[in-house]
Amino acid sequence: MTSTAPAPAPAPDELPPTYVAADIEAPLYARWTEHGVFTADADRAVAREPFVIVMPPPNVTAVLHVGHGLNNTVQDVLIRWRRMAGDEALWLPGTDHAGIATQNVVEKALAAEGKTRADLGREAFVARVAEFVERTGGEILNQLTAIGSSADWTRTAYTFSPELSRAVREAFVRLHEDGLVYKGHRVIHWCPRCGTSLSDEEAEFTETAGKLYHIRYTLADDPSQSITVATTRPETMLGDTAVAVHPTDDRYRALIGRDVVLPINGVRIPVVADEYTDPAFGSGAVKITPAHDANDFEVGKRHGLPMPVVIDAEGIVRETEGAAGRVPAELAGLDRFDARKRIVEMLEASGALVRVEPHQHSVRHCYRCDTVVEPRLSDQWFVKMQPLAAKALDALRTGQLRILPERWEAVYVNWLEGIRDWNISRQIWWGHRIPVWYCNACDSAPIVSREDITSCPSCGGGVRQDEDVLDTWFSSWLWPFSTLGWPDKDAPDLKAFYPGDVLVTAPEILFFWVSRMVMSGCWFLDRPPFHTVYLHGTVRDMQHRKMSKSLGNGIDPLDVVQAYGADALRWTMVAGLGLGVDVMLDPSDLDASFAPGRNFCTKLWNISRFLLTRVGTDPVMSIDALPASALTPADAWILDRLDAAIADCDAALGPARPADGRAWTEAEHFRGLRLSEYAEAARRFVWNELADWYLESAKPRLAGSGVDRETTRAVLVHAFDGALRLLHPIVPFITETLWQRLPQAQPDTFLAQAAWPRPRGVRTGNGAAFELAREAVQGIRQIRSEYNVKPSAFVDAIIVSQGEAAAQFAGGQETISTMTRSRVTIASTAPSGVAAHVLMSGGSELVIPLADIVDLDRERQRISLEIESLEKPLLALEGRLGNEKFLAKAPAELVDAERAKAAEWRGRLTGLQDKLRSLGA
RNA sequence: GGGCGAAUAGCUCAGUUGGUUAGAGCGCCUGCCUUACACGCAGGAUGUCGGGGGUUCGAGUCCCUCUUCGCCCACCA
Repeated sequence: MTSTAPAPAPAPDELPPTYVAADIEAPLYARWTEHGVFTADADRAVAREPFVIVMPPPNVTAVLHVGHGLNNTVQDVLIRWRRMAGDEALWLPGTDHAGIATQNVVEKALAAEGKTRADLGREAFVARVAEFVERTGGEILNQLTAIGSSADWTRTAYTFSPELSRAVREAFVRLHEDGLVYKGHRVIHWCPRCGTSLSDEEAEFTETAGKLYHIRYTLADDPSQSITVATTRPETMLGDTAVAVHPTDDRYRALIGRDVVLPINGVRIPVVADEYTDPAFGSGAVKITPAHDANDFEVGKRHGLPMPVVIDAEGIVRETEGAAGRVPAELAGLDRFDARKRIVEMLEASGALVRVEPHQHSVRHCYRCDTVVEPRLSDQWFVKMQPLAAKALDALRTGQLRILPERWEAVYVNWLEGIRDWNISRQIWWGHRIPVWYCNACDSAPIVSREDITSCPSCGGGVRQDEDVLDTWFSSWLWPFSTLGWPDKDAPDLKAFYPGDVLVTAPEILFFWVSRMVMSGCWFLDRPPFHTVYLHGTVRDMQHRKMSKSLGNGIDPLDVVQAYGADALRWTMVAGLGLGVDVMLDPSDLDASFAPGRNFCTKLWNISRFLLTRVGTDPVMSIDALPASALTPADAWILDRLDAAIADCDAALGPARPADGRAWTEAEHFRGLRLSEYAEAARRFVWNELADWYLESAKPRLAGSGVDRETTRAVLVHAFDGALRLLHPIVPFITETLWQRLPQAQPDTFLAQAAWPRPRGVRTGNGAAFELAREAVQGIRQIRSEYNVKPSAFVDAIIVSQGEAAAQFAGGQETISTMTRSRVTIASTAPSGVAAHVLMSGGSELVIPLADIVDLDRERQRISLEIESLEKPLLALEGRLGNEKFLAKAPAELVDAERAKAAEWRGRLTGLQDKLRSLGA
């Protein structure tokens, strides 16, 4: 199409030439929140499907790091996607009071003032922590807004708020009523630095190069005989109350029942037979310290052994409970590791130390302060987990719950099947006080109560509350419903938004938190709190090390936001995010990691600038109102591509929930949440299809006038609008900004609330014809480039084609010309003379006479190379087609397709060979 | 000790149930400041899909085995 009409005056360019993220992001976020764009409505969730994500609550003491960035970007992508898709989307944010972690932070601050928590006393200390949290606790949530997190801040929750504390107490009391909470006397993990017991999960293994000490214990009644035990912790020998050997071990059978004397403290202890002993390990005899080793405790119980405690709560060796006469004066008061050294010296001096060998083993450390955990006998409250775990396992088995990536399901099952009771007592001050009271006057059982009590219900005497607080995770595991108003069954949020949909987190807290939330949800509300657990990877540096403060290899997301924009940060997170795959970032080269995202945003910005100048802001026709006859192949093509992009994005992201609303089917189970595929599909559409091809081909049409110009405007705006919608969940700031500049934009109408695009599903016009034009363009460009034709020079290009294809090329003639700076003609036979040749699909040929430029040798070489690269696969293909077994066994459609392909290739090869001969090879 | 995962272009990774001449981004090479964009455009090079064996008409994809790396679990005295 040509036009002699003057180009309309371009609309004023309203966008600055350069995209500066910092200029638009913060003000835009403020507008979103002012208009309540992120606020969910329980009433609306009746007519619309609710879609709920609860944010893994960061510790109140945390500052935003790149791991939070990843975690929250993923959640935000999903929640924005569903919000646009028409769901009543609730992303519920909040923080965790983080008992031990927060107490540690405040204790450190106190230490700087030369004080301890004991100096303040319990009440003042708790007040001090509360004040600290009040002052700094919201910081991380504020930081989340900088990366665009569209959480519902009107519902921000806190695990230690009065509301959530009520839920905690209800859960404790109810589990007690159900017989699942009990007080146990046993060896637990103890952190001497934090001064509290820990759960199994909180005592993390660290591989350690230790030593195995072999120590000789002589028989009490015959000093010439002895038995050698092996231990990695010689200091615990002060608390030994037996030596155990295997009942079938002939070496020691005669010693069973006799006494040996402990070196150093001279205490007599028996040799007992117990199957716990592994005859193959060490000497086959094991010292038994029931108060300082969980296994020894079991042995001690079986044999009715005393259980003296020789290491106190601070990790100091001392005669504690039942240990009179066991700790010599010169050892008393020593730190456990100093005591170890000293004891080894003493053993060596007395000749009791047989030998020391290096020993690789795992030692448990406190997950909060990394201190070596001391097993210690004490009274603690426990939750009996097996009945809870059974329900959680059931949720997975019935498909009410799925975990992505799939492999974690096995880990989840394995952990739940071997679950052990959960120690929920913590001997710290910052946390939910255990709702148990003891009577000072009578012997009544501990009183477990929803309400605080001041007197004993049985005798009216005074009461005292249990000193301990609950494990932080005992409040976190209620998060998916305590935040919605539970235990009030009629709370509107609980009714509207439970159960939720997706939980997004890192695998590290699968046991700490995720499994326990499933258990609590199943137990208290009979439904798992979400149907999908999405476990994303870890952010690492280029050496694949976790980013951490101590390694100094971290990246501050706020630095990235400032330098590249929140959208760039998000783009990098999402585009690089294969399912469950770690994200590698280079802290020493932020550009390498984040420039691609910024560049992508700039690309969108510039497309928009093009639109503003060439399309303007005048209203465009609805895409459905355009007469089919007005659509050119390019229009049809880009509309088809948009449909395909939408379908690709949907397929990568969804399904959002099980089709039947309750349980995943086999076919659905591991589908969806492929964020990187979604990002790539959307990127490819807007950049490689819309900008590179449609927009370029549209330039001459936009310079024209009339129906064709209007059609082009409508299609271009529609396609870009679709692209912005598809991209919004990933790069919300730039897309929202640009979307509001599109023709027909309404004030205070937000892309964040606009509809997710749907495929039109109809094919109008001949998109395939544009594919032919693209092929011709690529062919001409290739020749131009290979022959170093000056960009400014025009070339002639003859498309040799017949029939239908010739007509299609004719339709694209002008497009091909303008996109390649060439004069395109269509001919039915190839012209003679020196020329470069490109064979196109369907037997058409591109001939570019370049009398002055074409170098015959070079052209021969080019064609030879192409022949070469075609011959091998063609031979393989024809071999396959000549194989009877292939023909017999392969699906018929495949065989047909392969035949057609072989014919096409063979034709092309023949053509190339002819061409080569005609060039005199 | 048990279990799981990964190994594909120089780097980071895609590659769905086995079936296009194995792809993307970054990087690299060549040519371009073509009035939306040099944070860009056009063209180009690059792979024994970790080694070996097997199943199959057909294997990057399934099975076995070896090597290297990573993760999880465990009552490693």
